[in-house]
Parts: sequence; C-alpha cells; structure tokens
Amino acid sequence: MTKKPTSKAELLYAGIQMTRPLLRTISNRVEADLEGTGLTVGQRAVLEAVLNLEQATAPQLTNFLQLKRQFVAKVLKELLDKQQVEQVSNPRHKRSVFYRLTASGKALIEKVRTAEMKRLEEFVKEFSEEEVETYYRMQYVLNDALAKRS
Amino acid sequence: MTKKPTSKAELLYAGIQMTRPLLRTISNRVEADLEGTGLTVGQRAVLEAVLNLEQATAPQLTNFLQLKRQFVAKVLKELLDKQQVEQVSNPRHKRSVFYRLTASGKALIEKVRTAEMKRLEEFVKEFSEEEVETYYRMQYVLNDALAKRS
DNA sequence: CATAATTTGTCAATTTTATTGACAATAAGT
DNA sequence: ACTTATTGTCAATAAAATTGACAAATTATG
Repeated sequence: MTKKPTSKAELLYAGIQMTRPLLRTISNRVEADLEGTGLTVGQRAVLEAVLNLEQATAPQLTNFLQLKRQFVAKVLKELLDKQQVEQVSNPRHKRSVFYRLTASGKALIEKVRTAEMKRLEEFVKEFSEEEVETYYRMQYVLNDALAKRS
Repeated sequence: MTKKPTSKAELLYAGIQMTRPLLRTISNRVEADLEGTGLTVGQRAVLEAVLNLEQATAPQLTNFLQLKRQFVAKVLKELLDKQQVEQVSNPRHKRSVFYRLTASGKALIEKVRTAEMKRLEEFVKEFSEEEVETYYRMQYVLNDALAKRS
C-alpha cells in the first residue's frame, strides 16, 4: 500500500510523517477517556506536563509543550479555576510562580492515564523492552533536537 | 527534570505523550519550509499522503489521515484548484475517483520534503539503522493498532 | 429485482485550538 | 540608573477540524 522507505533518513522521515495521523488517532481515543471529566485536550496536555515536571512555571510549561505562552496561561487559568492546579510561590521570581497539581488534579489525570495505559498494555506485549526504550529515546531526542535549533 | 518512567507500558505511554509537543515542534519547523509555497499544513499533509499512497480515493485518504471526510474533501478541492493533484477515474466507483499528484504537485512536495530531510540528516547519524527501523515500525503499528479498534 | 441501508460528495455553520497584538509589571543585564 | 528582555493579562483573529444536512451513488438484503 505505502511505498517502503529505503535509506535511514527516509525511514526516519516516514516515521515522523506518521506523527500527525498518530496524534489524531490518539486524540480520538483520548477524547473518549476525557468524556465526563470536563477536560479539554489542552487542559489534559498541561496537566500531564505538570505531572511530568512535578512543579513548573508557565514559561517552563510553554517550552515543554511548544505552545505560545498566552495559550498556556489561558489553560493554566482554567485549571486554577477548576482547582486542578495550584500556585506555589517562587523564591527566585515574584511574578513567575510555580504550578503543581492539587490532590484532585492529580487524581483526575491519574484516572485518565490509567484508562489509556490499559489500552496500551495489550499492544506493548508485541514489543521488547529495548524497542520501547528506543522509541521513547527517539521521541525525546527528536523533540529536543528539533526544538533547540529554533 | 522529568520523572523517568519505569515499566515498559509506562515508558511507551511517556513516549506517546511526547507526540503532541513533538508534532508542535515539527509544525513550527515545517511552517518555515512551507513559507512561500502557499501550502497550508493540511494541504501539505494530504499531498504527503497522496505521495505515499501513489493513488487514493478521498475515503482512503480520510482513513489514512484520520480526519473527517468533509475536511479532506475541502483540502482536496483546494489542491485541485491549485492543480497539485488531479483526478483519475475509478473503474470500480463512479463517484469516488482516485487522486494523484500532478507533475507540479509532485515537484512541490518533493521540494518541501528535501528541505526537511536535510534537517534530519545530522540528527539521524546519532541513531543506528535498527533504531530507526524500530521507531518507524512502532509508529506504524501503534497507529494501526489504535486506529483499528474504533 | 426492489428497496432499505450505507457510502460518498458538497455546502454551510460552528467549535476547538492556537496565534498574534498590545500594554503593563517585573526582572535581568549593562 | 537605565535599557532590554521576560512574564502576565486581555482581546482580536486565524487556522484546523468537526458537525449538520441533504442529494447522488453504491452496496446489502429480503
């Protein structure tokens, strides 16, 4: 059906090209899990980011998510209103406070996470530890490498 | 900075989570290459899909891109107007014709492709053939697996 | 074969996601 | 001190994608 890429670079390119459809596929799935939580896709992404970073300022989240600061700020405000994140004062910066998950925010994102993890369990069996490790590393390094030279 | 995931499933989950920021990073890059081509992100995605599939009906593209048929149809029409894709009659279906790239459409997408490939060349050196192969396969299978159980 | 159900195309309205612009407050660099 | 860059905030706008509605063509079923 699809042309099989030949060179290493082409293979990587083809893999990356898959990112867009994959994200759409994931989004379609995710939205099902989000039903009833009252979360938007953006809110979910920010919650997930805060969970990963444990504690982060808006600029850090902006950098992590590769979105515009105004958008991240807006989503953070929504999450504050819903009491799913809270502010922690930042000794090094009066304006730019830290955000972290509240208990309910943590419970919420963990719940979504668990639901989605379940879906992956079956799938992940088909791959070895090394393969998954490689995938993770590629995603991480790729994002890093591409983001940096801007 | 980020919590390092432990189990295989968690690692995969973390890798997948990276998809959204990564797509944003890619989009930011891509938009630079798209400058002056007059292409939108959607048009580019469809061109790329047609290139991959060589020849495809709108429903096939819809399935491949995981978007709504109306959106794909709209983009296809734009590309038809720009003469970057053309219709080929489908013997098996009067309404649902095949789309394929015109010479100029092919030249255009190849140009964008080349520009982006250049960026990857440096990066790809850091990874072995096997690693890239694994990445590609993961992306492919993951997309397939998640798309199917809908 | 007839007819019901599904697929596909098309046009329009709407929603969601994200960007851009503008300005004030704070912080950092010189 | 004073200039420059960063951060927060509010508003307007744009881009990407979905949803709804209906007709034409196709496929499935009795």
